[in-house]
Amino acid sequence: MSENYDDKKIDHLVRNVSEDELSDLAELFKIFGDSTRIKILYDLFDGEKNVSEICEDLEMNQSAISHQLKILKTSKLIKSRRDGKAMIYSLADDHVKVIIAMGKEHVEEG
Amino acid sequence: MSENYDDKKIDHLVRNVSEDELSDLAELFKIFGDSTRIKILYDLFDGEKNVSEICEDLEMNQSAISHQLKILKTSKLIKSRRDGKAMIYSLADDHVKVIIAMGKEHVEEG
DNA sequence: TAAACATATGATAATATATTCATATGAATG
DNA sequence: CATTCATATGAATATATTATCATATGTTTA
Repeated sequence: MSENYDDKKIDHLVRNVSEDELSDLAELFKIFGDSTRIKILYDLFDGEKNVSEICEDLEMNQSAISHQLKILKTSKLIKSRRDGKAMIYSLADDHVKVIIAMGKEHVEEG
Repeated sequence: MSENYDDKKIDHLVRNVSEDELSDLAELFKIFGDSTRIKILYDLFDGEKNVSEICEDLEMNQSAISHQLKILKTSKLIKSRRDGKAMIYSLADDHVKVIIAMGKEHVEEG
């Protein structure tokens, strides 16, 4: 993470958002809006992990995890690299942490 | 908005999130993950509006809007007050702006 | 190169969700 | 107090989504 977010920056960011951008935003948030996916993302806060590790951490079967990994990757929230037989996944950027942190604050204060 | 979000604060916020909290977070993000709802939220960035105004802005029928307003209110993202026959809605807190701003940044950079 | 291992994928079934339509509630007004 | 206006709500339908099962793909190793 490399940036600060203050009132001024926030206000600038939310000015003049087009209808298309709002739809894109909805699509992005939909990705976070599933507990399996958000658990995967949070699992990757520790650093990169392969599919088997994620399955163990979440106690879910491999197919379900792979399906969700694909959705996360298509959304560019995670990236992957191959290491022998294994595929290793990691967070694609720091926005994931920021977005989840904001959400957490809202949930805590509600 | 009254706070700054820097790396340190973000890291603190995302430490030790329980499974239940992650599920709550998923539920919260699910609310943002629908284009009608996010358009309503963005519409309210201008300030408070009644149901009819929101219907006009979004060019959608009243029942659909009311159903979504109820979901947004249950999630504590908006609040309402009565003014005569009209119900007037507004954003419940500033996290909404911050969350949407973060999402927008991600979408723009993708 | 056949077998074993790790992951991905397609089809299916179960569940959740959004919008519409019809109608109910609640407030203002003639 | 009957009517109109504004909003809410319930039921139904249409669509989307998730997990599971079976199987395919790709990589290593005996």
